[in-house]
Amino acid sequence: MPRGGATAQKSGEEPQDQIRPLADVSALPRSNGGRTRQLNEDRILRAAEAVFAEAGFNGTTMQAIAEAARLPKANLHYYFGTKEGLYRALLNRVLDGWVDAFDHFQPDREPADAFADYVRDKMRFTRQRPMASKVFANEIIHGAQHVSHYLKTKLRDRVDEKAVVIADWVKSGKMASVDPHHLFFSLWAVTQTYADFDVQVAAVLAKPKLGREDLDDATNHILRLVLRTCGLPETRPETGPETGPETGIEHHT
Amino acid sequence: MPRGGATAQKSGEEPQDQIRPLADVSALPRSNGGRTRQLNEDRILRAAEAVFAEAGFNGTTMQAIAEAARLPKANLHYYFGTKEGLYRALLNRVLDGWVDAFDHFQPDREPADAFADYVRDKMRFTRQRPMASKVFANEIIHGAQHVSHYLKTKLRDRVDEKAVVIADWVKSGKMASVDPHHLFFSLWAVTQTYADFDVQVAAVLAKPKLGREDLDDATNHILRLVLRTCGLPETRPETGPETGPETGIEHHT
DNA sequence: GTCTATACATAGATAGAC
DNA sequence: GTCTATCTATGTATAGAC
Repeated sequence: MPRGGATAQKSGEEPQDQIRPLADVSALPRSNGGRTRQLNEDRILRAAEAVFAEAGFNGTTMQAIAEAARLPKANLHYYFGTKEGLYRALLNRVLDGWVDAFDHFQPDREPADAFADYVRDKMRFTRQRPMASKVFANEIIHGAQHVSHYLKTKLRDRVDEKAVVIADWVKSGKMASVDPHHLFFSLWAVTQTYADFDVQVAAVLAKPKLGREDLDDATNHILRLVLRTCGLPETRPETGPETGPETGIEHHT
Repeated sequence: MPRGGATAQKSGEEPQDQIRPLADVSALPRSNGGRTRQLNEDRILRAAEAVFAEAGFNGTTMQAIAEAARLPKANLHYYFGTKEGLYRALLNRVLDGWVDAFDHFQPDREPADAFADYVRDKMRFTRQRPMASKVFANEIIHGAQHVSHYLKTKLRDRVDEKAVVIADWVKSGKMASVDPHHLFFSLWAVTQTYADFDVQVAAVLAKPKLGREDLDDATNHILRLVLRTCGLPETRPETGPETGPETGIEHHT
């Protein structure tokens, strides 16, 4: 992950990825080198992810996060200052893993493999961190007030860079003609919809909630969709070894 | 009611045989049969759609809606009772137009035409009512507290019904094998992403905001994606006869 | 470092004049 | 039917005891 140039922002913005230097406090009776701080911050961030995802920024109260983290409310203010500070720390954490998945698009790779790996990565994230996806989606829907700079710089640059790779694949006849930018929008949409709109998907599928099998079905469907869109040969489905390869339309309702 | 001796009227129902001295119509100078009510409710709902979309349910204040509608805050409570009442009225309004688009999937139609019409309908909605889409997306992301019943009944039934149509198309060899339910999820995702996540799309495309041309590009991309996924012949693009490529990556077929 | 008690602001809702 | 003034609840944030 290349660390971009330090975009000097005024208002109390702090780089989240280096909380290394500590040892600043004067009296630390039994200081364990900021270990409790590390643990508590992580505990708070995990609680915050769930609460912010469920209620949105304004719907979230510090009280609710405190209860989810089983810590007193004032503790959150001690560690993160303000509610917005906590929210930004959480967003930074989520965004960190967002751009890395692009690494699959290397010019010398087989397009089919690159797309398959990318989709599987995104769906893995959807399965493992659905709350994180919701926090991010909520932030974008409401205008991306806190991440617009990131979108216009780091994300855009990264997408443009990989759009060239895909355009080259098209030019060299390795895949069908597709608009690379809109292809990315589609990839994000079809994968993240299973995290962000999970209750809608579950409701339509008549399930109480989405299970592992549902997300495997979804992954296979998306792989087909992407490979066919790009005119690439379809690979084997994701499902386990015991169940035979299924290519037909199977849905359990 | 300025008339003296006002009997305590609890509910809206009142005995008919009771003589009521209501000849006094001072409070109704020129009653237009609820016409002003109709107008004001519509005015409030339009304002509410914009504010709820931007701030979410909890982030929205009745004050903000009142200012957007240029009406006193108490007026909203007079017409809709509570904030939640107003929100539900708004959601119902949005959902009304949501299910109708399914009508394009008729068994005797050509699949390619049905999908193309459906996609164009959804994208038209995305262009004309992006705020409505955001309100709905926000509601789903946060657990669909107010619409879960609708999702599990009306929407599910409608999707199941149309999934059969698509499954029949597959069986009769009219289109490639695709899971109908997941295909719908994908259709919703790729179309609504241009309304819900418009700021992200605009940021990546280096545009201040999404324009008509961007959405035309998106529509053409989605049409290609859907038709290829379903193994259907690609129809002509949406745009006019002579449109130049936008970013140089576009290819005409 | 931790947490109780509280200050201060703003929200939703309504009473009552017009 | 309309709107001003106000009540009450709740939220963020912090001061200060431990």
